[in-house]
Amino acid sequence: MAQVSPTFSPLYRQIKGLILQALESGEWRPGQVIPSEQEFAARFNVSQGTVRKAIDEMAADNILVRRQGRGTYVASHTDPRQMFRFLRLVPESGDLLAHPKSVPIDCWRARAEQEVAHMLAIEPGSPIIILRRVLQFGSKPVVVDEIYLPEDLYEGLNMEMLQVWNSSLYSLFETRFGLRMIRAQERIRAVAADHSAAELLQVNEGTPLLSVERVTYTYGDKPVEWRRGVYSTAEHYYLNDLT
Amino acid sequence: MAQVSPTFSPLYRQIKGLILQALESGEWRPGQVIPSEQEFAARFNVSQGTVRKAIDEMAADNILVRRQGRGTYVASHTDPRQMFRFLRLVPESGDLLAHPKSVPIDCWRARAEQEVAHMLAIEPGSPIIILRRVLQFGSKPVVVDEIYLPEDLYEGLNMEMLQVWNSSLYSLFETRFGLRMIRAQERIRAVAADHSAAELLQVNEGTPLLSVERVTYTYGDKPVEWRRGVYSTAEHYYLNDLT
DNA sequence: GAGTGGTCTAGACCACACT
DNA sequence: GTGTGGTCTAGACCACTCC
Repeated sequence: MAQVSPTFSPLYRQIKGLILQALESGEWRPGQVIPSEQEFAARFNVSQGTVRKAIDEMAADNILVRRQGRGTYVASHTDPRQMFRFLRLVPESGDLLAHPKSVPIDCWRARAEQEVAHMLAIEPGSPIIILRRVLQFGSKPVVVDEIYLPEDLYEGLNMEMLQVWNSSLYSLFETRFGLRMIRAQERIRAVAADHSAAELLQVNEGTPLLSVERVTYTYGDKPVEWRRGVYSTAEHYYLNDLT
Repeated sequence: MAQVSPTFSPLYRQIKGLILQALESGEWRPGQVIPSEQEFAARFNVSQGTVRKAIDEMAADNILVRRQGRGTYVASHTDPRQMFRFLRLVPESGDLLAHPKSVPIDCWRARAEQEVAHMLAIEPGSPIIILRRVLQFGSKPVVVDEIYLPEDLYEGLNMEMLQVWNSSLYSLFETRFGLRMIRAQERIRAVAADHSAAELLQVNEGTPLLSVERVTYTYGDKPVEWRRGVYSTAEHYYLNDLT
């Protein structure tokens, strides 16, 4: 009996779905090896080539990382190369190696306003955590972020935790709360620096800044973070490859 | 005798190179079908699977477009869905269908300054064409672009041509000069509207705007266009997917 | 029905990493 | 050496488009 058109999904996509489920359920942690293609082929009763195609897609999605001769790994924001994977800001000087440093400012509990709730796909009034921080390149403050998190996913997050952690936020979220950020979407506008942003970024009030709003998604396109950053573009620019 | 490591390139990549060469030489024009996988396999004396992998990569690169049951086509900026492929600006109203309209302002010959020459990888002082235009969504001016083109690639480009053409610039460049834009890179900053931009965009002088500089590349990563646009983000935003 | 791309299989061999 | 992913092949069948 043939599959009907609207429901049809090739075998390798079904395999992809099964592996995604296993990832979601935490069968392997970020940074760990997953079973070999042969093992999956045996487990799911398909050929190695079919498993390969499923894994190929997940590697293209940055969910898995292939390493020839070693195996296939669960992508992790703990990996130095992945740490600022979503940050597109680059210094004019071209120093691509210079990693920024995250400096927390404050962190408090609140209830979701209309807009935040909409972006996070939660009910207005739901408990959230709001977190402000500055990103520094060297000693220069370049970004001020205000970050909105649904509280139930980040229970126990507080200033001490942020101050102790001297790496990227996403690596903290992954390590401490088991959250794996898969993709994100940014909306960029130009705005004038308000008093607070001007002070933190050490620029004049009214200076044009990039406003970057980002929704970050985990498995199943579930939003788990919304943030709004203002970027100073005096000595840095936002770099985007179009393909 | 085995290939030495630094020179090694898998067969499917060599095939990709050969097909790219053929594309570059104009063996098939944009929008046309290319030979079937079987035909390529015979032509290059490899299996169909190897050709498939080469074409898969080119489809991922947006150089070719696969259409099941019909064949594989050379991607074209004449295709309505590809016309504003590199434009990331979206109306707040969410009307994703509303295609913008390009209105030429002026167009003149000049010699390349240092920066333009560097971006276009040509000698400073080389002849270039400079072109200004406004992009309108509905009747609203939203983008002012200043576009720098190496003259030898765009011989005969003039205002009349631009005024007659009521479609995207890239479709004009493709149709009239045989140029196929493959990829682009944008550098985005926030700037204050100067007198000229303010007037054209109908905003106050000093209004924060997005400054978007774009280098566009054809086959072989050869730059063939540099442009700088200022975007009004009062009713539109720049949308970027991070993966 | 003929031709195209899309999926799936099975098996061989290569390149690489660890031990 | 053993095991992993990476490449290449050959053949079968499916899904879609067009005649």
